[in-house]
Amino acid sequence: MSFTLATWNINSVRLREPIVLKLLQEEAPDILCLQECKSPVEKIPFEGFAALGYTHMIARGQKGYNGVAILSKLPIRDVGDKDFALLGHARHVAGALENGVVIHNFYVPAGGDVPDREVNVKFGQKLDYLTEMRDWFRAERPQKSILVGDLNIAPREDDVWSHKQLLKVVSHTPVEVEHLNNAQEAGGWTDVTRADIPDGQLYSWWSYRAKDWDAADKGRRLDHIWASDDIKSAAHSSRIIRAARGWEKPSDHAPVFATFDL
DNA sequence: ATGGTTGCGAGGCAA
Repeated sequence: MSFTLATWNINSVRLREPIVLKLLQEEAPDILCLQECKSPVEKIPFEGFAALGYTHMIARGQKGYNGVAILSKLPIRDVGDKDFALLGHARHVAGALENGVVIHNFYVPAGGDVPDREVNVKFGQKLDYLTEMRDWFRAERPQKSILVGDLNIAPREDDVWSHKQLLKVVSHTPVEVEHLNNAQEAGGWTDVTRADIPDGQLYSWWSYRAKDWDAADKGRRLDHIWASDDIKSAAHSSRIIRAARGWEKPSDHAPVFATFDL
């Protein structure tokens, strides 16, 4: 069987229902993982998605902040969530397809502005969150698993518009990259996007604050698709739908896609 | 070094 998977930080699923529907109609992924839904689960506009064939939804929500959801054309079973670093936030949910493949949808904490846990509690929480992910993967050793989401870190030099200028900017500091790499290695995860597209600058997020995001192109690759070692060779056709960043009332993130033949 | 924009929800906080 083959299925296409997408991940998108939507920055309010209710405000952006129209562009979610546009993506579902134009690109028709089998599964769409959303982050930053900013909505209680019962207020997610599920009916609109269901009308396009996405009749399965697994979600965790809270009022105003965070929130993750998995929309699927394929039957998918809720297999729970983890509250890493005990933040009490809706930042993770997992679902299992009928073929046994588990999909983890993550929204890693952004970490605030100052990359120093002594003066910025949020930065410490981000590092702790990543450390607890590492410990969990070390204990569980994920198999037949896919991890997607807004990990809020651009790990490679070519994942940001200027490595040098972002070394002290939260999302690209060496300590964050080390924590992310440790989590990735502990789970034996392969970065599917970079396995498919190994060369060149690659971004999935552009700030709202830039005057002309497209021309300035000061992006970062914060959104990721990983596969466990046993299914890494099944992944192909990775792509980022950059055009979605320019749609009406856009999210500041663009959706990331991959296809799996399993 | 600062400010730049957006969403939620009604003043800041978070991103």
